[in-house]
Amino acid sequence: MNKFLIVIGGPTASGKTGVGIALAEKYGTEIISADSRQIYKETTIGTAVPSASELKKVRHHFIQTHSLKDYYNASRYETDVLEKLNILFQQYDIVFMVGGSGLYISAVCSGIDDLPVIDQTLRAKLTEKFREYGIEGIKAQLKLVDPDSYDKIDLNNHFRILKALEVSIQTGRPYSSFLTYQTRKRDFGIIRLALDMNRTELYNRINQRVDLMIGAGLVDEVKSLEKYRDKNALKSVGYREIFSYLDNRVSLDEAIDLIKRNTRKYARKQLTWFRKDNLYPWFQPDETDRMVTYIDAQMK
RNA sequence: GGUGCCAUAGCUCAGUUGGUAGAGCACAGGACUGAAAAUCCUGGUGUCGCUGGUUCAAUUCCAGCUGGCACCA
Repeated sequence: MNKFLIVIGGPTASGKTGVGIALAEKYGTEIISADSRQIYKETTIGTAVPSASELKKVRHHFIQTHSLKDYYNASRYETDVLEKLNILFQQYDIVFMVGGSGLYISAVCSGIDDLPVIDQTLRAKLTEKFREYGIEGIKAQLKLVDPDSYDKIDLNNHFRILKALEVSIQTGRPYSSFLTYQTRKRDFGIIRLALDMNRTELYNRINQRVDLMIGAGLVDEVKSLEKYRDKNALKSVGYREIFSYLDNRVSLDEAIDLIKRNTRKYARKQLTWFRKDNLYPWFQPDETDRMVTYIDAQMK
């Protein structure tokens, strides 16, 4: 194997962007962003996309390439990235993938089973049923259409139940029958590493970054997106809290504190994701020399 | 200066008719194959202000002290 995808993961605000650019410059290659929110065109400030000067240093892919008006998910990301890698590997032996969206990274590295595209009106109907009858109502229906999923799925989690229901109902086949859990073989090597730092420092960086976002005009950005507020892309940290402020549900200061708090929670959740996967060795963001040593050793 | 009230987890507070205490948030850990910055689960981290007294036993009752708040001077 002579082609390598080098994955740089880690929590938000841990310095992935800077490290990715430094390493991509060193190896003379390009970066695939693995960020489920920076992929959207319409959002900039709240998603902390790399700056124009950063983007000029190294070519990035999947940054602000899709509209939040269009439905997107991890499976489409897998397909799109593999296609892009095919092209990039004609020119480069090494390509970097940098980002904090664990499921998206996993879809590219290990694959994700194929599922039919779901009719959005069916999803809306099932969501309505959940609102009306609560979790018990959709649980009962799942038990009928897909008992295997009923036994396996976290039955407190309505998203999981709704997913299984919509697939089962639309196809007439149980959701569980689509899942093989087989790791897909890739024709390139994968080298993973993750960034972390002292927790207090990480939280300070998060707090500072939120203040910078507010200073950069996050409130105006959110205001301008009012008409899309029901889209998935805007159910993100930073957007939902500002909408709540614009609705007069909280003060601006409260909204800012909430964004900081929810970003901290998000960072912890990301750490959990990368930790469970023992394939990620951990690095401080300033240890680029050690990362290079590790990458070179892995490629041999 | 006097009187009254308050002092319990990082914060806001509840509670124990005397048997060393529990909620929310914060914080920490985890799950997660198509909404994933989503969604869901788990965990109480404590010199109950200090010093004495009463009691088999005090965070709880009593006294004093310290700090805070309110009112009266």
